[in-house]
Amino acid sequence: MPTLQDVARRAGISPSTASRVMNKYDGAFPISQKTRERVLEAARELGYVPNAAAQALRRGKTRTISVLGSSPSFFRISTDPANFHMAAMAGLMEAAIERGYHVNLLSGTETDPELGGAYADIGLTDGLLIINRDLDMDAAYVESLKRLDKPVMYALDYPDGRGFYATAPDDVEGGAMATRRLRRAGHKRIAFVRSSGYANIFDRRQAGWEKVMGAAAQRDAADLVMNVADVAPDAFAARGVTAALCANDTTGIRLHRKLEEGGVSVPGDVAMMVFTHEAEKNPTPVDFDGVAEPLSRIVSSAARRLIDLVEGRRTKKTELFAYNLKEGATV
Amino acid sequence: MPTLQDVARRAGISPSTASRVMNKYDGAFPISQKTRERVLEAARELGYVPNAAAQALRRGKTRTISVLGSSPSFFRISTDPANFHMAAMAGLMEAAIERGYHVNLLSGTETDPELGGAYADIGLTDGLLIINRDLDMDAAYVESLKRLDKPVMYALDYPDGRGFYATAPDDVEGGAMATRRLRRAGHKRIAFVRSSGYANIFDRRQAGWEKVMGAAAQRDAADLVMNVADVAPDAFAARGVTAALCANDTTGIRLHRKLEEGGVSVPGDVAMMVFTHEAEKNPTPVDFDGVAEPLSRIVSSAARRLIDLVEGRRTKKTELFAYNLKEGATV
DNA sequence: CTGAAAGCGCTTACAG
DNA sequence: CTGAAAGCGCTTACAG
Repeated sequence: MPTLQDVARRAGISPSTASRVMNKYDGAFPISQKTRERVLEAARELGYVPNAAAQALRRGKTRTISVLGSSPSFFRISTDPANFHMAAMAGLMEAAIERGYHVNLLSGTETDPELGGAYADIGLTDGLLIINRDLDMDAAYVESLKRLDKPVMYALDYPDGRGFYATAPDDVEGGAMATRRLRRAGHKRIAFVRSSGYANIFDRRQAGWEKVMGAAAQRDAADLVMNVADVAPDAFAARGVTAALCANDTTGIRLHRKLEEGGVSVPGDVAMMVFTHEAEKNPTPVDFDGVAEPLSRIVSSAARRLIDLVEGRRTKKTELFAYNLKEGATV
Repeated sequence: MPTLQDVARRAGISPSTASRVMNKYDGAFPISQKTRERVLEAARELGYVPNAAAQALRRGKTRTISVLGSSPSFFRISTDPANFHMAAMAGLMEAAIERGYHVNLLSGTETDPELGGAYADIGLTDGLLIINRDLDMDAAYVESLKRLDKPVMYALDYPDGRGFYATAPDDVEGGAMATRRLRRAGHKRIAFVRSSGYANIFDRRQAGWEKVMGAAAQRDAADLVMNVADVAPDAFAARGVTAALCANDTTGIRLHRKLEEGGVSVPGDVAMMVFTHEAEKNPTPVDFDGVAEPLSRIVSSAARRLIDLVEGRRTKKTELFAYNLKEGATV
């Protein structure tokens, strides 16, 4: 590959000046028209392409942001319609195109056990966008991000109180919203059903439920907060529970299946609401009532704010988006 | 950010050795266990992260491949279900995850008019995957790729006879297959309907049609080959044409609308087939009969073969995939 | 088993 | 208006 040296030589000029031409450098003094043209012509003739790695090393910038999914398999994108990734990618690329940034999808291993589980590879990039990562899984990883001298933006999930930038749905308010909906439908004893993992997110959603449930949530927590893995179909009737708020759609699907298999009818015996996301079509096999996060808009704003940080602009620490109430067939 | 220098200093060792430890270097001589541990500990304590740009500059490798869509707006991914991008991304990421490569989505401007329309930016990457780019649009661009000393793989479309690597559907055979299908349904005079742009692809598809049509294609070309922009609804009856093969689904949609508006019934008066792609659901508003390219598998294989080239393995120049016959409601 | 030194290809502060 | 020189942070061939 021809280098800038080669271009300079052919143009009969120094590399410094050649660099200024190629970078449309706008210094104190202009570059003479003749020099400019000679350099551009040499570049054309040689098919010169700047070495991006050298530029990145020298400038400390790449005009690329990287995206880390919840796990490497996050990017095993499904061809299912109305899929989570689709909405996330759409929001992401909208922002990237608008700002002229490339996007690096990190698909390999990005932590190194020998370094104590700390981050090992975020690729060649100016900033890191972390989408929906289960933060309970790798505390060492989250710690290591604080040391990164590149901006980090969390989207959807984020570690509370650690001072990271975050763009997320308002989970507490979402939990309250869903619980109020069930209250309005006449339910008094409403369970909060979660699963292992994503404790960080699920705690916030549960906090919203607690807010609306008031004293009952405290008093009857042992009865009302359930892990979907342990719950038996008759647990609801036994505890006088007539409705369930599920911490995400997977939890909802599992509960729904258990209830069906146990002969419990939804919504006849038990009403259900789930946390889910906006998409063209219902992303679950069941048409749940629920609260839906505006996924595309969240990811898009997250990327835009990350780029703001990369370019030295200020942006608020946390941006929260409201959930939308979604009507289905389970309340 | 701490550098390798800092790690070496803290470990009381030279940068060379520190580098060998971090890279799990497996040279002629092993590294002493004590040295190894001291380096790793220093790295952990400092939160050392290698500078990817420096590594890339030095190694000449990034473990990243870049993807160029048909235009920057290629990556304005739609949230429509069963969408083209979804299938392409799915195939792409399958290969990338399998091989441990990051993927760089090029979203900005990638040609520079001052350099005569030649390529200006493919980002930090080891190889370039070009998906479905309309090659008629920018010949200078295609030329400039030949000078790149990084491997280039075309997917879906490719410039014929220029010696580029390509992974694509067998357009000639696809055209023949669709034409045979119409023949079997009893049609004798079958039009080939195309539009401006993508001349490269459409020529191949037309060649397949010509093969099956035989002498009629030559003789009646003026009557039978149409541009959808010019075609009038009554043109078919006037020319005794009872079927149309459309060069892609957009062309099909436009023709279908024109016929409908002109009171021509499909398939009653005119049968239609289109070139389209496999997806979960019919990607067009009309349920066309057609030949569908296996999009995910093509892109996945293209990415895999590109990575083979990056890593110095040989792979064949052109890989062609068969179209699948797709039943609809228009023949 | 480990270190000193060169060099990957740029950009920019400094000097003229 | 232009050039010489330093340095970004690594890796590796060479020497010991």
